Amino acid sequence: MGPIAHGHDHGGAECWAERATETLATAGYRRGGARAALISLLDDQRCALSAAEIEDTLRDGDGGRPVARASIYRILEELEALKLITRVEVGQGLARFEAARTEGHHHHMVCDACGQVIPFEDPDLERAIQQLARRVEFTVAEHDVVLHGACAACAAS
Amino acid sequence: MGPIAHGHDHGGAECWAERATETLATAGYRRGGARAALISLLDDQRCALSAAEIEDTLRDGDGGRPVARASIYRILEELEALKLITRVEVGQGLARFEAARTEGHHHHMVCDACGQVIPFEDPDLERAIQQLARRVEFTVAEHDVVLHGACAACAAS
DNA sequence: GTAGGTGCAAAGCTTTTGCAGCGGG
DNA sequence: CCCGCTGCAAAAGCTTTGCACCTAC
Repeated sequence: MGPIAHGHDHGGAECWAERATETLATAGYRRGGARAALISLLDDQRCALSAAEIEDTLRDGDGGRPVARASIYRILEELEALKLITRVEVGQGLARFEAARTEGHHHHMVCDACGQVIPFEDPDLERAIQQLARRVEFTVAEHDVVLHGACAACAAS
Repeated sequence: MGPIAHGHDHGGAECWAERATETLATAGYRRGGARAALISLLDDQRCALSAAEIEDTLRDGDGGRPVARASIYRILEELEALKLITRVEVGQGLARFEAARTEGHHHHMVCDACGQVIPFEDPDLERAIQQLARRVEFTVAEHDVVLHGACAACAAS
């Protein structure tokens, strides 16, 4: 595949993929095709993907480079340990993963009818959680808010 | 922690186990030993239990009556469908369940070091979620907030 | 050349499903 | 009596681990 196959417009902010690659290098990791493909894919996404979706997209997608399931999980594990991605538990034993960008922190609404995952942001909610984190005797590292219910389409039917 | 007597004080509120039993009867379910034992156990708990914990406690605990794993999951599924219990996803493909009491709605802090689950309440957080639910084009039925991090003991070490 | 990355296959884990038997109404 | 609740065991996910080969450095 081409050296810079996927064109990103790096307006002014450094893209996440770059930061991830640097962080990995600093942490002593070498470069590898599978990891590069996975990082590139995650960088293109607007919302969380499941491991299965990642595998399918890498196999069938354009920048397509088949990556073994084991490698996917191993790489996701590394990225999560370095806090480069966030794990989102959406229920039914399914986990989803997404790039941990500095901007655009968000949470998810999961339609229990069709399984669709919709991201949303809410400053008030974030504020409430931060104030809460200060009050409790517990060191909060991450927080996860999942709203279950029905999306517009499923609620109508 | 505040010693909120977990004894069944039917002061003014009906206990959860009673309501659960009634709801099940109304829904056309018959009574059964396994289900009764499970409801009794859940009624005694202050916080969410995993399926494995439920199985172990029912086998070894005092009101002990061994219940097959399959029955546990089936019963939990029924109770969840009737909204008598709430499923809490804490990560690593593990689910926890707890009685859905009308009072004492709360969320959870999960220690990623020792796995401990600590409940907490926060009116501000609830308010933020309710206002959010009004704004979005999504019918919110449930919401789940999970704080990951380190408990006081694990943070110290 | 060496240490680490990757793929394949097999195991591990929680959870679900099928079927025979017990028990409530 | 009949229907549904239970238990046992086997299967079905998703995820992890072992081992051999390949690649970056």
